[in-house]
Amino acid sequence: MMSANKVGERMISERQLRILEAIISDFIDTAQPVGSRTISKKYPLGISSATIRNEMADLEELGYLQQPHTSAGRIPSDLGYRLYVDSLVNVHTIGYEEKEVIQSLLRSRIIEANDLAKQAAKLLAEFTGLVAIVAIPKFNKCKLGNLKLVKVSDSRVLLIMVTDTGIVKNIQLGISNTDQFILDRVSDTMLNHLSGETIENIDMRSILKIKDKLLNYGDFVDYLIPILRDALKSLNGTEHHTEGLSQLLTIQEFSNPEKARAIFDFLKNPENLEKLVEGSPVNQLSIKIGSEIGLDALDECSVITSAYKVDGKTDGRVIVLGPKRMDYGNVVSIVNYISNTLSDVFSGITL
Amino acid sequence: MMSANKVGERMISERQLRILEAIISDFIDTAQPVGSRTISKKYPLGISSATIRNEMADLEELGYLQQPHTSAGRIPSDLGYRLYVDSLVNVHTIGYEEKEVIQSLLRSRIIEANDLAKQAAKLLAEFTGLVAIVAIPKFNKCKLGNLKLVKVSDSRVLLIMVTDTGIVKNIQLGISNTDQFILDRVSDTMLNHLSGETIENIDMRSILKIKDKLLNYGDFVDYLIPILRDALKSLNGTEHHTEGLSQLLTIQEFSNPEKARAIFDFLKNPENLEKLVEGSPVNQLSIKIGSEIGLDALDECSVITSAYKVDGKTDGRVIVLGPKRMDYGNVVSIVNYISNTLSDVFSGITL
DNA sequence: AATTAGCACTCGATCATGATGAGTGCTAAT
DNA sequence: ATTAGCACTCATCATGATCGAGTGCTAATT
Repeated sequence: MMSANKVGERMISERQLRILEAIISDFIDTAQPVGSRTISKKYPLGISSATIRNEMADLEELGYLQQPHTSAGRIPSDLGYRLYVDSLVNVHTIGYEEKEVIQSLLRSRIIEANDLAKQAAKLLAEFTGLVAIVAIPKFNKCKLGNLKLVKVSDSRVLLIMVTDTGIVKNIQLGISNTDQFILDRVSDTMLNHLSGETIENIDMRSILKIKDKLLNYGDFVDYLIPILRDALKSLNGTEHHTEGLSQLLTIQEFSNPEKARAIFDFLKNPENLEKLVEGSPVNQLSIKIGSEIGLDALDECSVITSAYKVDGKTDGRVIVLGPKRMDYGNVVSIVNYISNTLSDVFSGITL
Repeated sequence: MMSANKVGERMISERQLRILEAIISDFIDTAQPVGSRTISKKYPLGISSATIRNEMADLEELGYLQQPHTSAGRIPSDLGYRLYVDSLVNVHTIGYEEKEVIQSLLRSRIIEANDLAKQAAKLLAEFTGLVAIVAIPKFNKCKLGNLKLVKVSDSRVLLIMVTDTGIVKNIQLGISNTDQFILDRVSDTMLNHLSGETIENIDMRSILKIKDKLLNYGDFVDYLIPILRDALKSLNGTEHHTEGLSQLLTIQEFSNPEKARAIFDFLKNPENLEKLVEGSPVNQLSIKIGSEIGLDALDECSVITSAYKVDGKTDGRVIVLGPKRMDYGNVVSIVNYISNTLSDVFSGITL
């Protein structure tokens, strides 16, 4: 809670702030427009409903509140939520039990990058009751740690790449009539020369160098190179894991099937998820409210994002999406904790 | 369309059959209880609404129709749908364009088993407008074609197995302090002895035999064996790909958020999907209607399943779930076509 | 004997009506 | 500056009237 002078934009009194806080808290609980009488009775501000009415009128004029219709109570505007989030919300501390659960599930040994992201998304969805999305670090920006070519069928070869942080990626290549012995020789040589290289930096130049070392298999390498180039290009997409969608249906704001479906369809499209990620800052936690998101489909939502880092560099994203009327303090603490844990796990920090 | 005598259970006239057909067709279109006048006007049966009323009363007595309330039209009962599906539906032939799209998307070279299943589910969902689930063949029952151990980090090794039909599976094993050279030796030896073996048949006996061949690395093999056994056990689950969930929300029957959510949550649980698969016959196409499914959560649904085969043996499943009021003829033709295409693709038949 | 026209009847859906009450804004008293 | 008081607004809800789609039954028709 802060004093009035800290609020920059417009003059707003301490008392108005308290009233705004009470209204938003109440609205988050009840989803009903909040009236002056409710505030004066439920919250010990020591002022009458009439005074509150006057202040509410002012708050509406300043743009922090809205009135659905003449004789209804007030609901927060996006600007009101913004003020609430910036100055009024106090971030919870996440409970010990929750920490335990998160640690044990995200630090399980046999976990793969995709499984890890999925698990993290599940935890987020469970603890927030909202939609959670976890984007994996771009594989592209990791360093190559290991590499194998494995024959799958007469016409297909599997390229397996492992980053130095232990993320695995498979790509199938259409290559016919080869045998595992040659594949082993080629992949060993490639690994010797490319190990430690950032994957997006593996270009034709470095691949061509390898060709010199593999004179015996020159033909095969000629054949492999264009296929490999295409395959590497395909890696610049980010993978997303979404969980908790069905929980939206229980939330008043989205109980209308059309609205729910609009959001479902929006989130199903990876390009849209990319937009969500792009719009969020790399460093700190970000909260966007309604129109601030800048996407029509999410006008009724708030989005909380956080970036997590792998070895201080490559980053993935953690996203929680819900109604504007969400428990920001709680969600922020969970997003923070899971985001930090992911940073640690992906960076190989074993606690 | 069949003659009256072919209908077993109870005496039902040819005319009653036609009326039933008309009622169900109309109900499938409109989702509204169908009245006698509607039938006599829309369908050229050459009989008056009064006669139809009498027949409808009989059909209700026989259990094929239901009346939501006294002065409403009739809707089909599960038994009515059953009769409709068994004797009245004529299966469409799938169009040339659709075939082209399906073939081109499912026969793309660079596709992996999971991607293939996902793609198939997407196609099903798109062409039916309903929920589609594709279960991958149990990896367990395929034959081993290739095998590699790849070092991922200091504490983890990736076990890659490829079936003779080209399905790939990764498992991460927690194994510390080893190097790629040893892993290569061990995996080569394992492959030599296990190639062609059905994966679920790889038991301790066959693994122990390998140990004899790897005396130099005895300690490592001792360490590996229990880990490997656990890993192989984890393979007997089936993986499912679900698509088209959000489309449910546009269907009248599921526009109630609670009903929709119940189905969403049901389908999210892999065990429940397993139940759906288990309950369906191995050979032909199966249609289950409402209570026939035997699962409370799906009382308002119909489920169409088909098994597809890999090399005539191992099988996956194709499932479409929608309201009882679905276009059976259309859905059946699509399920059949995609199921057959999957059989071919997984069996390596290249057309 | 089967079909159908006709009619009374049922009952959900729709709509206008009025009462209720939560909530407001304004004014005047404190 | 605060607040009590009051007229006013408007969503919500219950009521009742009306409408019409649909039925079942009976009697007339083929």
